[in-house]
Amino acid sequence: MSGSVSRPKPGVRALLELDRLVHEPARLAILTILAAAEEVEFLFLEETTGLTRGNLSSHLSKLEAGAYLTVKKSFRGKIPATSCRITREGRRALDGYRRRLFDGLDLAE
Amino acid sequence: MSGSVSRPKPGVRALLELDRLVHEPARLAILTILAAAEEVEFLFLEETTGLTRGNLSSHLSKLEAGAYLTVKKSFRGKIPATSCRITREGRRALDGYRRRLFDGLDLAE
DNA sequence: CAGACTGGTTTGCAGCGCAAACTAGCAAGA
DNA sequence: TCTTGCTAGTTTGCGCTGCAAACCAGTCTG
Repeated sequence: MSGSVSRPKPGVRALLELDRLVHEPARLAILTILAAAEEVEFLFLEETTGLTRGNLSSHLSKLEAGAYLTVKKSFRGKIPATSCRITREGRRALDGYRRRLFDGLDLAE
Repeated sequence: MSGSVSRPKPGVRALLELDRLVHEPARLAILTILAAAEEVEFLFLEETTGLTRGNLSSHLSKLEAGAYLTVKKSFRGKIPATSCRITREGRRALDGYRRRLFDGLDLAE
């Protein structure tokens, strides 16, 4: 025997190679939003995702550390404003993530 | 103001409510396989997913603890054989997971 | 009986996500 | 000018989790 009895399930292993930096729900939400808009502010992300400021801040730091987005700090009048922009790598990572995911999931359809 | 400036992004928050028990890649792979076959053996899962026995064992325990699958221990001759079967709840969890995921992801399409 | 193999389970630890605590700057009141 | 409170974030602490490695029970071979 030795186990290729049933259909081969080609894509399911792709699931095990999903990029963990993207896979975390909060970051997936952030990247999804960033991919749809060219530049997004911290406060908008906070409101849209419903994340607390603390969590949002730390997830942004991780995505920045992974070079999936850039953070720009400025002022709107006297009030600080932080805004984010997805990088080419970030976009690539997100696209690759979705492809792997769909590949791994669709075979059960 | 108060922030409904841009489009509402309805589904992205669904990502934050993804079932963590399903969301883990290894378990997602396991459930995906189980959903496609009525009963699956430990060794088949090991080979198909490429997980180590240890990891596979602990993920199965978690899925069993969450009542997403049942484990049946038997013998094939004198050799122990463990097999798994997805439960109704497990199937429901997987389906719900996929719906939330697609809902959350598709808006960037 | 010794040693190796099969089929798993348990253990230990590093890393992560989350909530709560903290920080820095601005504004208004007394 | 103190101080009280708000805005806009960052840092800290801890509990949980996934992974690899160690372990274990039973079988087989020499």
